[in-house]
Amino acid sequence: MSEQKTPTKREIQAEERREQLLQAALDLFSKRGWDGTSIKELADTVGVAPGLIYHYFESKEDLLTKVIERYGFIPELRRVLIPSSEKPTQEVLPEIARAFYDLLEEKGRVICIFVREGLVKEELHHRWVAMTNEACKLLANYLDARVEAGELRPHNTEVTARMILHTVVMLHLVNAPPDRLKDLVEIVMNGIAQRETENCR
Amino acid sequence: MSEQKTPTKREIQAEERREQLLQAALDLFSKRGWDGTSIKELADTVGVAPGLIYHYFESKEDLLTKVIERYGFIPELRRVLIPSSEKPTQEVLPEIARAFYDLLEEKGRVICIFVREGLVKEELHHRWVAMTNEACKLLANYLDARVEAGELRPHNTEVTARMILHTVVMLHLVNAPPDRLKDLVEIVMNGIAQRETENCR
Amino acid sequence: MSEQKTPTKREIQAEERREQLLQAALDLFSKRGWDGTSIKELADTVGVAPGLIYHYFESKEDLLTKVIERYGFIPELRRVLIPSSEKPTQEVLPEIARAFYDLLEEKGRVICIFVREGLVKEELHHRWVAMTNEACKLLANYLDARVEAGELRPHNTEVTARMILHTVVMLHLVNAPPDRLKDLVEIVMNGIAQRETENCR
Amino acid sequence: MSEQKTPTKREIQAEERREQLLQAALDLFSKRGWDGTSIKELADTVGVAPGLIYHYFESKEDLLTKVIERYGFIPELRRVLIPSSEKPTQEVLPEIARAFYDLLEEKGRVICIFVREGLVKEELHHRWVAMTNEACKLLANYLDARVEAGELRPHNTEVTARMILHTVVMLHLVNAPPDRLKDLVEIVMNGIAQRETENCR
DNA sequence: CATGAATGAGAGTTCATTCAT
DNA sequence: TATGAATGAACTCTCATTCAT
Repeated sequence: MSEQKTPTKREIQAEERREQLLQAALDLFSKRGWDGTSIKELADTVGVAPGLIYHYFESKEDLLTKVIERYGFIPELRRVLIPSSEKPTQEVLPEIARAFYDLLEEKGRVICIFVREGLVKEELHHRWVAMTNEACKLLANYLDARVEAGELRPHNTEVTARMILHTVVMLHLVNAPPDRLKDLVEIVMNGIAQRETENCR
Repeated sequence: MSEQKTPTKREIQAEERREQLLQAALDLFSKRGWDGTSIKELADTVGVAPGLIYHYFESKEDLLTKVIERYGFIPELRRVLIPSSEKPTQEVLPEIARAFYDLLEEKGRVICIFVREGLVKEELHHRWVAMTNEACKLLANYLDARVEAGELRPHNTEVTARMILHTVVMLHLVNAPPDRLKDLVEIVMNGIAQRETENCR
Repeated sequence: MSEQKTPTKREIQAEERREQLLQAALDLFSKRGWDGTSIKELADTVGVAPGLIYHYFESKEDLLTKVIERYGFIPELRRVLIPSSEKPTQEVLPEIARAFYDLLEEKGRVICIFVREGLVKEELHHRWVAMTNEACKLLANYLDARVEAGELRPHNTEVTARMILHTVVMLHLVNAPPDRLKDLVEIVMNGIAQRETENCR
Repeated sequence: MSEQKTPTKREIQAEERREQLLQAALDLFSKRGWDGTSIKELADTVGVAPGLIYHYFESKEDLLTKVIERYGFIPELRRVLIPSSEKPTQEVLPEIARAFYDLLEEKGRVICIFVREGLVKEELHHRWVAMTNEACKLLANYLDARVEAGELRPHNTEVTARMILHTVVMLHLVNAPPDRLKDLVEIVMNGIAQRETENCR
């Protein structure tokens, strides 16, 4: 029943075409927006007849959903944001910042689409918020572990998580070079206040 | 020529109508997006004929520009982000965070439009980046002054500025309640690392 | 408030255009059917742009409804089928048959549309059945009056009404010449059985 | 050549498939109309690929023709409408009315299609008219025989035939229950006029 | 015999925009 | 200033039909 049927050559080709369409849609949607992209434009890009798109997707709306699902990155997000709880923050945070930055780089186009359409479509907005929340929660969990381990002082770790992740996102959106990341981590770790540590000397 | 003529009644009415149209456009554009809003919809909302809109604005594109200009908030941004350089950070930063958060609250609709269309229209994107850069620069300037005053330790103030502002933006986009703001400031000030200060005792 | 505003010239022209569109739609729908008629075809017939049709009607479906309403003929039906109850059948029935036949002639096109689309659209089917029922009822009422007056023998007048009206309809659908109508009336009146009346002489 | 080859298993299967397609087409065409039914819909209903339909039928148009031919009912019509000329009208007419009514019941779907498409396609219209004419002629022939036999008085038998058949058709279209049929026959036989027969007593 | 990917024409509909009134 | 009839291009989507597999 549930045995993995070897797909026929035709099925493979069909799958390739679907992939091709999703890829082109990802490209165009991120460049011109979803409303700004016409089915004909997409068809021309791929080099097929407009009608064919409706063989693979129910509607333009459906295509948007499928693009977001196909190029979503929740698994990657989890991989990046679940570090070993034992590793010290000094080592982990720069890695996370960088890995997250790179993930944004790679997933920039879906994110564009996600943000843009999320501003207008209720359901996508919900998904977007849910995703950011999960991301923050994951990082906060790690930070909590480090607090427990005595490396970090007790504090509102969720805000810290947001601070790190959101800043990385914004740095990325603004095309800031990734070398700022280590400053970011350093500031988060040590704060910006002049320490009265000197005084004790 | 440029003398301030007392506007005639007709001119006043015209100005009111323009205002009315801009207001409705702001509303609709932020709710449904620019492409998602039709001229007829706008006309119906205001209760005028579609043709009339073209007496006040050159095109739908022009209308978008005018909305962004009319409801832009660079002056408010400056007011909020240029505190007295002498006031201590402890006092100023919470105020800034809160004022900035409230500004976003008030200007939420233009920002939606700005972000959404900025993702697709080159020119708006530039304006958006320029604005965020200026905002960060302003805050960084204040921080620099406090470093000079010895209140803050020397560090990459621009990153700090981004961290604060971006996080506030994101907290707002995610509808997080404003009570997180004071945690934010506290963390930025003191960092999250466990201090070895104790040791000097 | 409810005073009859003299319509402006523009309003008159608009009304003429609407009429023109309905007329053309009646023509085309009856000739090619509703699905068989394209909006472009209709527009070309009238000599306007396709888009204009949607200025006057909500959709192609709406246009169908409006055509049927505009060219419906329930009032005429009533006029034709409510004869003076005092007049004798011999005089009235031929008149009715003829007037009804002529009405069909004049309203042939709506009827075509009505029948055709009624076979496929629930709601139109209901309206059609209701109309035929009313027509039969009206004629049956008259016949009842004549039974009461002693001119006709007691019988199922509703069946007689149906017999007359339906036969006229069918004769018309089949393009039978109207001279058959008097035979029809004669048969209904006297039946076809050989009378044994002669015998009593 | 024309010898009756025992059909191979494949041929039998093919025939079954053709039958299956015709059956489904009959169903769908009568429910949604010919234009309202898509090849894909038909294919889905039967559970085959759209392309297969073109192995069995030349085109959608051809399919319509084949449906009408396959489910036509001229033979049944003849069987029903050619009673023994010797049998008396009193016995035969009720039988005919009922048998004809039942035939309509059974053949309702083809008739729907026939009527609907006949209103729009010249050729089908001709066939429809021809069929009704033949039916009327057949019944008229029987009536003529009964006139000759002295059971019926001389009259325009063709009109009587139309009257009976058309009324039955219409009763059927309007979903009137079949108990009206005997009233119909009775009226046709005896007329509705008050007889002066009494007088001769 | 059977599939379903692919086509391309054309469907209904929307919409920014113009312009006579 | 204001109207809304009119345009025409572009849009999404459907569908009969073909054909390589």
